[in-house]
Amino acid sequence: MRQILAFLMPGDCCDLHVGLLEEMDHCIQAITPAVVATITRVEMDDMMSQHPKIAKALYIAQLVDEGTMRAWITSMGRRTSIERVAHLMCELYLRGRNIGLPSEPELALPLSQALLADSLGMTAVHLNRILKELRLSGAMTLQRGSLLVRDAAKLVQIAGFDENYLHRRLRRAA
Amino acid sequence: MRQILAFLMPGDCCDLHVGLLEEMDHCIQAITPAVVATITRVEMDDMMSQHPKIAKALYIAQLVDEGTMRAWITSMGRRTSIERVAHLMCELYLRGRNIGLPSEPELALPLSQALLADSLGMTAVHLNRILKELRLSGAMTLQRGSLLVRDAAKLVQIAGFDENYLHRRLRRAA
DNA sequence: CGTCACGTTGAACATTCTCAACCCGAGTGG
DNA sequence: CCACTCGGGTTGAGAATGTTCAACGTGACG
Repeated sequence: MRQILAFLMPGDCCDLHVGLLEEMDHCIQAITPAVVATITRVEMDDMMSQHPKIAKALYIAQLVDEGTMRAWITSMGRRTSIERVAHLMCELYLRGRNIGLPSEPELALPLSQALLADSLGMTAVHLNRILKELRLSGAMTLQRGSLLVRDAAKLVQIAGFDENYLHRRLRRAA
Repeated sequence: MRQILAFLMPGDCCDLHVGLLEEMDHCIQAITPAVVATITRVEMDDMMSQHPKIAKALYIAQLVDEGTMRAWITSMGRRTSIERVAHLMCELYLRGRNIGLPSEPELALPLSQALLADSLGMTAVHLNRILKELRLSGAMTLQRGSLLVRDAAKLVQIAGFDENYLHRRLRRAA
């Protein structure tokens, strides 16, 4: 029984400064074929000090990650399972769009129900029933590795989704 | 119904780079009288660029915060309520000790059951029953604003606590 | 054609919430 | 000094939500 803590999409960074720590406190796994770039600590330090704009972009990315984790905690603590599932779907859909993944009519989401259940803190069996409920409600359908949003307004409403935490509107340069 | 996302103790930082964002995605509240230092973005930028060791310390602090959030997510998703409560108590106790708060025989923990419940994603009523269970088990007692760990080994065992994520052992300077 | 991973369903059970009552100690105003 | 109130804390009982276990379906692939 594992807990999945985040889903990374193309372009996402992870563990930028993790080299500073003695021991890892989590691990990372690819669930699709993936192209991975690694950056050494020295390169990282150089880049951060010589390119303030890159450094700034990385700070912002990290703030978004933190916001996402907070939203995840909120989901776990205060949303029913159907709200939680709907919320995650909203998030993944929006993040997918943000980075330009094709989302019409469907967004590819190569996640088994077991994976989703492990990220949402519920049983695969229960998730299955919730997905059925969402399907019957006409809000969305998840099958064969792709997410079809049928009624976005309804999905957002079920989820109580507020996209603010993804910080798509950024502060104008100071 | 709110979700509490973190507890800050004396010396903890929060929202270091939050000035980069257009809008806040959470808020912060003092639950005791507190001394708060604020740092402007300019001061922050100067400090980060002129004092690499401070910058490094801040990165590490942030990694610890992230580890803590991940542990929080794991608690929500994969621990029963008694494990969750015990885990939070272990964390708070250890963090309190780390920063030198007096912890013998009791650690001052000015948190009402309602606050704790809102941080643990459960009802105050249910939390109350769990606290009773922990009390009866002889592991710990929480009353009148202070935490008394009676049987640390038992508490750790109930919680399934592994302190690694707090990263008290840091990497030797590279 | 068998197997294997994944999805789907039913039924019994466990956990947690809700609602409602009551307790208690600390202030507060009469 | 007493009665009141108010913010916690505690407890019981029924209802809702989620889990477990076990069975069966279904498509891909060797």
